[in-house]
Amino acid sequence: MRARLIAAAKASLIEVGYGRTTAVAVCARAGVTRGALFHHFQNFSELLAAALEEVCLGISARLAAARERHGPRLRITDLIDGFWDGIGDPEFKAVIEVWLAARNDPELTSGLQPVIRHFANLASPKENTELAADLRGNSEAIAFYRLMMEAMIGMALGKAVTPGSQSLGHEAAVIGLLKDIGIAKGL
Amino acid sequence: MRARLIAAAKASLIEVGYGRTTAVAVCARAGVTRGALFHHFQNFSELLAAALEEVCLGISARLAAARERHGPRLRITDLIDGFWDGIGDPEFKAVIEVWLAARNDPELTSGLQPVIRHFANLASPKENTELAADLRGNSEAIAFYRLMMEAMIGMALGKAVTPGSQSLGHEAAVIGLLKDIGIAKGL
DNA sequence: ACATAAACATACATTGGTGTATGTATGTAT
DNA sequence: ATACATACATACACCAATGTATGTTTATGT
Repeated sequence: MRARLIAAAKASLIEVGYGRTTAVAVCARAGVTRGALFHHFQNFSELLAAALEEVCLGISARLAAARERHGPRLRITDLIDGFWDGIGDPEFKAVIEVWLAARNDPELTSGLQPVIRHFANLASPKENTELAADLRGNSEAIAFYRLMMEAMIGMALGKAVTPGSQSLGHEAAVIGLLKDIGIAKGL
Repeated sequence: MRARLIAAAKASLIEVGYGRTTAVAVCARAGVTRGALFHHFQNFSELLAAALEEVCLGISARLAAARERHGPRLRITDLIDGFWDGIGDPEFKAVIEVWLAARNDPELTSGLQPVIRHFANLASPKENTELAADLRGNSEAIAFYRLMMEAMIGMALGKAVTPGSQSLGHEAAVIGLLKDIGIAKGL
């Protein structure tokens, strides 16, 4: 049942956004009452944090799968595609929304802290040894990686705020340019 | 009085975020009652839209001022600095938050539509003739512009979700890399 | 001075949200 | 079979939000 609530909260976040994801709505979606919700979670924020953790795990898994597809023969273009596979996923919108909301909600923030830390570490060349190995301690590679990530996050946000749009008009151009730059720099 | 309410709403959005910007809070900040608010605005969303318009006008003005500083001698590094001056402004966080919130709030969306359209046009090489002139119809320049904007928006979001941080650790590296790339491509 | 409109304040209504208290059903161990 | 724990449902409490109705003050025109 706990898993059912988490799944319902996740689906709600992704489908109707943070603002419309309420205890009432999640319970309706899961087909249980709030009594059950509050039996399993101390408060609603705790459920939200668990749901977001699911979202982040899913995205992390996509990132890991992309790197596994190529193993030690990983090329920069594969790395770019892999990261865009994760960040460009519509589910990333939930990450953006909840993280922003947590900025002014101490209860939500405290529940999210481990999730945020884990995900941030995964994205940080300082903390993620696999990623650090990919970048080989090369400051130019690290700067490029940062540029790539920021551009992808920017595009994810653009998708999140654009009604009905499954993709932005310039996605391919930006991804293509990132690949050109990566190749030109011998990364 | 109307202006006072708009200024209070804008300040609230920037300071405590969208989630804590309520009619009660804005009125307290403006030193008036809700009777006055609802006299001047049909509903609260209308006030929020007006406040966000103010924010967007401020950012647009910063972008315009940057281009005026250099006139026809505008170089790519100046363009990058100018854009980062606008997008990197902490006020841009309010833009992100409200746009995201509007995705699932029809009332807010309808009030924001003209603001969004105007701002999006300003950022689009298709709609902004000055920007189009800067880019000279060069598809590589346009792709680079898009990459730059997305990276800046990504960093603005990063700043928005990072507590206490006035800047990200890798801002200078990303901006520096963008400049290098722009120069290397003869843009 | 009076009448009217605009601008504001106050009090109230309604709604929708989170969470609590209590009850009931189900599962498990003895 | 009984006792207890767990998992769920129901009813209720409380609060904070937006918005409405009404009253009062201020500004403006004649």
